[in-house]
Amino acid sequence: MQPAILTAVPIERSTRQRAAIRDAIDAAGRPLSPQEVLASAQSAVPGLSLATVYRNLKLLQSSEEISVVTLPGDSPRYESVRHGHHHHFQCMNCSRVFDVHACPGNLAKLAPGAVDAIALPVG
Amino acid sequence: MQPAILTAVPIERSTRQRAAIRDAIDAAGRPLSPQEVLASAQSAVPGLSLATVYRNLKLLQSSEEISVVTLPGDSPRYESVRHGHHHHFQCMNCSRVFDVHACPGNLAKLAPGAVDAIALPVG
DNA sequence: GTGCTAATGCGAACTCATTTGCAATAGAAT
DNA sequence: ATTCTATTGCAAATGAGTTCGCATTAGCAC
Repeated sequence: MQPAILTAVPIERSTRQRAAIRDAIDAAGRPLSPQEVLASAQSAVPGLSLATVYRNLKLLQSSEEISVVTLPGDSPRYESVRHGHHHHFQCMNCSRVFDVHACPGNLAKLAPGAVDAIALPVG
Repeated sequence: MQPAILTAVPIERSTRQRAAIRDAIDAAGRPLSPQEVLASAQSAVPGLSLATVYRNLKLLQSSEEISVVTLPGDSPRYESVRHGHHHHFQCMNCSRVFDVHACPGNLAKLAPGAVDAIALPVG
């Protein structure tokens, strides 16, 4: 049972809602939760509903425009793939998540021996 | 609104259930989910219920015998504080979580400037 | 403009982890 | 053994996050 995303799937139509959602995520300097996406995109499209946000988060993932960031403790967040390669840093005091444009040291060498083990730094 | 745990709180009575739960966690070489604790402890106490596991996870945290490990993607896991200082390593292929008895490099220097930012390596 | 159907908004429904009420059970001090 | 009450098992309740059904709206090709 694998995710069915092998290639980027084109989106059929362009809508104000989708544009607003995409813009909100592109403009953010950090991964956003669905609620945050809703709040942000609603300034462009007041009537926007949460269901539409969820539907579009899925579509935008399929079309490879955004990616999921899973952080310890909270639910999935979303960021633009246009932000390029980076890592995330979560402050244990304030819980905020920052983009970090540098690579941490070689965590992979701490791997328990398996060749196929891949390091998963925060985010 | 802070967690009310300032000092270790003694547990009132000792029960077969609590012992089984504590033993399951102590014996594991990795953090366990409540379900895993249940499954493991049920071999010692067949009738053990999930509610009791949850209640005891709370008590054992209050008495500072176990600690919570929050990993990206899944719900909290629990480990014995007796396992001492270590880090966790999650394989992106198999999702399993390993204890790592070495410290990763200085992630703190990647911090966004704040003096009070504390690095949160996986787990 | 017309027609087809993707996309939307709404609310209900669902999932999953965790919590709680309550009556019954069982530590442990006497 | 008796008593007091912490602890338990069960089932129902909660809560957050996410999905779904359905009628309506609105892209876009013609």
